[in-house]
Amino acid sequence: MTSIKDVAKAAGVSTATVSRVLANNAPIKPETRDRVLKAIADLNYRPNLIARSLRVQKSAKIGLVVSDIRNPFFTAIGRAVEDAAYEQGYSVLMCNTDEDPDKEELYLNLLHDENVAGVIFSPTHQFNIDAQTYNQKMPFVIIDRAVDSSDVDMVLLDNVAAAYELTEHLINNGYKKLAGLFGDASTTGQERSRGFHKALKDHHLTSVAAHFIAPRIQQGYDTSMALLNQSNRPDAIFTSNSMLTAGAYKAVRDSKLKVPADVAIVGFDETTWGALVDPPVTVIEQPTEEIGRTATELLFQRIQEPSRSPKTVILKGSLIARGSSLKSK
Amino acid sequence: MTSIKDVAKAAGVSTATVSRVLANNAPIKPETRDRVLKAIADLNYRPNLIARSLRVQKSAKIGLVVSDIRNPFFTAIGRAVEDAAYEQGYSVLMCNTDEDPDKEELYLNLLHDENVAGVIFSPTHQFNIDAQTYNQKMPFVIIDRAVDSSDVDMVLLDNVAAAYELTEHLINNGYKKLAGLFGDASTTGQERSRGFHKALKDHHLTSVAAHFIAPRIQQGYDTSMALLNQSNRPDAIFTSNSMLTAGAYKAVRDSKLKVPADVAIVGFDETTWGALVDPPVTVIEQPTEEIGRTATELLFQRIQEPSRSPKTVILKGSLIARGSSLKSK
DNA sequence: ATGCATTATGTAATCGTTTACACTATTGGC
DNA sequence: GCCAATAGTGTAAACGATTACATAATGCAT
Repeated sequence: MTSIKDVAKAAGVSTATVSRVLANNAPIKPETRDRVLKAIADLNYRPNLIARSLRVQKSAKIGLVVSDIRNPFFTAIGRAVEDAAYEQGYSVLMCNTDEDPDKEELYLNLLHDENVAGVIFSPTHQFNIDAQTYNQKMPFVIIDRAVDSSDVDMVLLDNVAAAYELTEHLINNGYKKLAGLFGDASTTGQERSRGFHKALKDHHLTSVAAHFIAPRIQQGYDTSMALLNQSNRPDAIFTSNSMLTAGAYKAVRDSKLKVPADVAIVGFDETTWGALVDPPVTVIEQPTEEIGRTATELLFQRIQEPSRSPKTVILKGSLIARGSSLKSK
Repeated sequence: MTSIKDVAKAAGVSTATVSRVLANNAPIKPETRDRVLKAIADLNYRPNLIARSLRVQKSAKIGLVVSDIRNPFFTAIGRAVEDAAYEQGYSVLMCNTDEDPDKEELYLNLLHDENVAGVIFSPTHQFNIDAQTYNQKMPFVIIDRAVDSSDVDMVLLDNVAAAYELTEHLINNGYKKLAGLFGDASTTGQERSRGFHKALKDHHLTSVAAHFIAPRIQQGYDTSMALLNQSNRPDAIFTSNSMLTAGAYKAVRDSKLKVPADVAIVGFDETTWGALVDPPVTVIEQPTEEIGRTATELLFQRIQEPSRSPKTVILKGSLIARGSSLKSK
């Protein structure tokens, strides 16, 4: 492995000089610079990032910690973060927590040990943020799920408003017996539940049912099945994430009921399949690109100015009304 | 930041001794070990991985380089690799190439510079493997896409056989005018095309059309649309990946044609939506869990024994026959 | 010419580990 | 009881960069 020493020798200079032309932060005689550059090219030298990181105690990497990489929402975020980071010359380490606090802690520690410049993550429900101590260790920004602290940068969706809009859309389309399925793994489920109930209340309705369950297709299916078989069958199912939407959709199909005539289905997040099924499903689309990009920018800001006062950015979802909730059709 | 020196001081031993109890690879007097362990706990010390990595010239990380993290196939692989690596105490760096050779090279270099123990990746079409020199730099195993070299570990699907089976399934169900849509970004498309044509030939048929296109939903849609509007309309569309499947499905829907009565659709990879649409789509499911796991194991084997002769593992896909290809229904 | 700022470069310490080597103390075989 | 092996520990040299400090050479104003 060729090191800075080899380059220095080949160019007839000291390692300090080589380092300086690399960093480009000190005056160098053009003639010397050329010799060094030539040596670098000749030897096909690339600086050892590990050594650099050890010395300067940081690196051009950021961490991204999410609960499930298979959730299209998070992969979309991942892409956005990666693209934004790439533009700044940073690379991204993606980690899966599986909603497991142990894994979460492990990866956070790992990232810290890797000297990442910062981390973007969506915490599990149990995550106990001690922003004070945490921010000292490394800068970070929270996405998707709120934490109970104002001392940290966050990028969130206005979940209450989005859920309100989605619920009102159902009501405006003539649905009256709404059931809600909410993820129990994060604060988003709770907030969306709030918006759901608020809209009902404002329209003088009450929900037929509201369940907090694990955000998995199977759970969505099972719960929906139970709902559809009960005496007071809902005429619309509101789901708080795409896993539950898929489960609910499947349940309605298997019950030989018609969407949207017998029961409407609405949910969150635009997916490949949402527009493909018949009828396509009405959703609140989250601005994933913007969320990822904003989070990355916020992180870079904090890296540069660690004491900057924390910001919370709240973005709006947009309703995509489709066949699954249009009774008249 | 507390270092090994602090621990050594606190325990009244040398740094070498601390390092030895950490590595657990040398005889230590139990009493000393306890003192060190206590000091570690008291100081809440965690070894600096960067420094370790610099010293031993490797790390407990592996790289995973894929073309698009949003493709469900790759995310599934990602999860499998991560789980397998996690069991061995390794963590995974995921990288996106976007089918861009420049990005590919950049990330491969980055991973190399990060002292990863090895990398698992699916190369772009243009990737020029010089296995000799490459393997020297770091161990790696190829997945999904074959490269033209026998000097490297690979985990592949038997694409020809899978495509053959899928095609024959169409033929057996009475379809005669088959069109094929193949991804142009990798060798898989070509191999699946071979299986497709071989099956046709064996049954004395010829394809209505066969196109190599970019593996994106939009491309699949556009090409399918053209196909469906031509005079000699196919009665079945064979797609070589899930992006194309989605595009084709949408095109048929928008053409007001019926699946599978007017035209059948088959493809590769099990997705959330494949079973959800009506009719659900017939696919070859790839054993993603096994692919990821096998690749990881192969990689660990090579890390341990770099000179071991390369292995190619070929796995079988399994046909999931569903409504999209059952004419009689 | 003199002094001072600035340019251009080298020397060596440093980041936090691991590990080759050296050394002493203990053990077991005879 | 002696010797060789082994247990148990410390010293110091790496790993490959960055950078504070020192030094030499140059430019410029006086």
